[in-house]
Amino acid sequence: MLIAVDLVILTLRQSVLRVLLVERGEEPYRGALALPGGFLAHAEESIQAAATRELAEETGLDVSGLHLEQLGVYDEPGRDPRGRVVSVAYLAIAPQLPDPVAGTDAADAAWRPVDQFLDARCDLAFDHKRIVTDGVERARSKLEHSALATAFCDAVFSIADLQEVYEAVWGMPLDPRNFARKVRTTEGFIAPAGQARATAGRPARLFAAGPNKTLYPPMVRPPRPPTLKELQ
Amino acid sequence: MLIAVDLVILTLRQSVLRVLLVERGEEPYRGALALPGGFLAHAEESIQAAATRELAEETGLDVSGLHLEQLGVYDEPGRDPRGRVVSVAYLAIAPQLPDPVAGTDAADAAWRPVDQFLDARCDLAFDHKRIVTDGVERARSKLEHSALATAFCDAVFSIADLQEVYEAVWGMPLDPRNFARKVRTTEGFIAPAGQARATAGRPARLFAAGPNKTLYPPMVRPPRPPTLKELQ
DNA sequence: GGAATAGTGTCTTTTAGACAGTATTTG
DNA sequence: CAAATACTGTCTAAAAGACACTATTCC
Repeated sequence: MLIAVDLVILTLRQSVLRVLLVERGEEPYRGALALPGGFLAHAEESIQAAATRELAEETGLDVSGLHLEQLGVYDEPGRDPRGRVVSVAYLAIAPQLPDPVAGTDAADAAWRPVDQFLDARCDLAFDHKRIVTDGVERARSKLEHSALATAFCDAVFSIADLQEVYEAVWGMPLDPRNFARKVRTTEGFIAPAGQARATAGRPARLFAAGPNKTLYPPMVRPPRPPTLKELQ
Repeated sequence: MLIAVDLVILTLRQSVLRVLLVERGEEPYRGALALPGGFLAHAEESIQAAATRELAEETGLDVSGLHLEQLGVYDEPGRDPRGRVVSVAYLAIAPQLPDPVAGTDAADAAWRPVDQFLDARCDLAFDHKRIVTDGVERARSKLEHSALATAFCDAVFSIADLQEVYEAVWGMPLDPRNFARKVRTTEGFIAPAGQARATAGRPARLFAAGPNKTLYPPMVRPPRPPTLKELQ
């Protein structure tokens, strides 16, 4: 019985929610896109340890600050043509990483917009499309009642940065004024962090993640796109 | 590498949230309370199939209508003194079952109030206390934005029945008038189902589970007990 | 001053919380 | 009628949605 670990690593690049995918260099599914991951390194390795190890290998970063949580087990018969493989999927959230994914052991790794996989446009190896879908839905849901959105941001961020996260993950535009009021009045969500930075226009005030991990009242996601007049 | 399935089967009995536990007849943890479950029946059995099979064996019921969802993987090193056992936990929700749990293959099976395990009063075999805690927290959370509460009820139920579910799972009293208004105005949550039944007092109107699985707006759980004047 | 971005304020609608009263059944 | 249970209504407070305006920086 083989046990594998698959990683759904989500990040924001150019205001678009993206997932890290690698091009498979071997059969089965040679040339197809797949989630990074691999088998347990040895029989005694814990699954969580394997997930952390793979995450470090794939992102080439210090992984201690990254959000990593278990997504679920996937073992539908026939999901792997090589035989019975039980895969444990993990969801990782990363702030914007340096452009080249350094230190990757997979040949071609790239950040792909998740939209391509939520509808039927592109397919992935194995059942990885379903795993990506589940991972995105988990992220969407957790943005409602947890402070997960701050895991997409750097240590300090502006309210506009945070709104970008919500808009990209939920896939809908939000009103900046109501959004700012909401996050500022949700206790323990964000905490002031120093002064403004320098850009064109008024400098934004910066914040850091607050002490609370669960939000009350929650950020309620509208069931449908609120108004279909996006940017004019 | 051994793979096991553990079941957190929750139900309501005497207005108390309970979990099905068995007394272990063998080492390790002989005599201790544990979750029902077991190893895969054969190498080709899928984990989901094993969970369904165990659920049928333990409850002795037609399992087709019961809610069953994956909870997570537990494989902390040392969780099982026999060696490396990877356990996949499932959460099952059952309406009130016939009093004796018929057809059970475990020696002594009983419905225990979950309160005993959420604080430090009683312990369980292996890491089953953590699994129960995670299962209850999953149920509490899903009651907020999904129609899971109807899975605790029979096919038809009164609003008071539904309120009993929320009070037992969340562990806090709710106002009957506001609760009724809330569930009646949440579209697709419950649908009228025929007429009243016979008891002492005015007969209650009956409902069935509505078409919607996700609730909007959600049932928001107060962060703390709302008023500490329970029943006088 | 003008462009660009950040932030605050106000009005309205919706939803939640607190509470008192009315309705329908059984005995 | 009394007791028991089910249901409806009203007032208030909180939160969300929909807007228009002011503020600070760079050029």
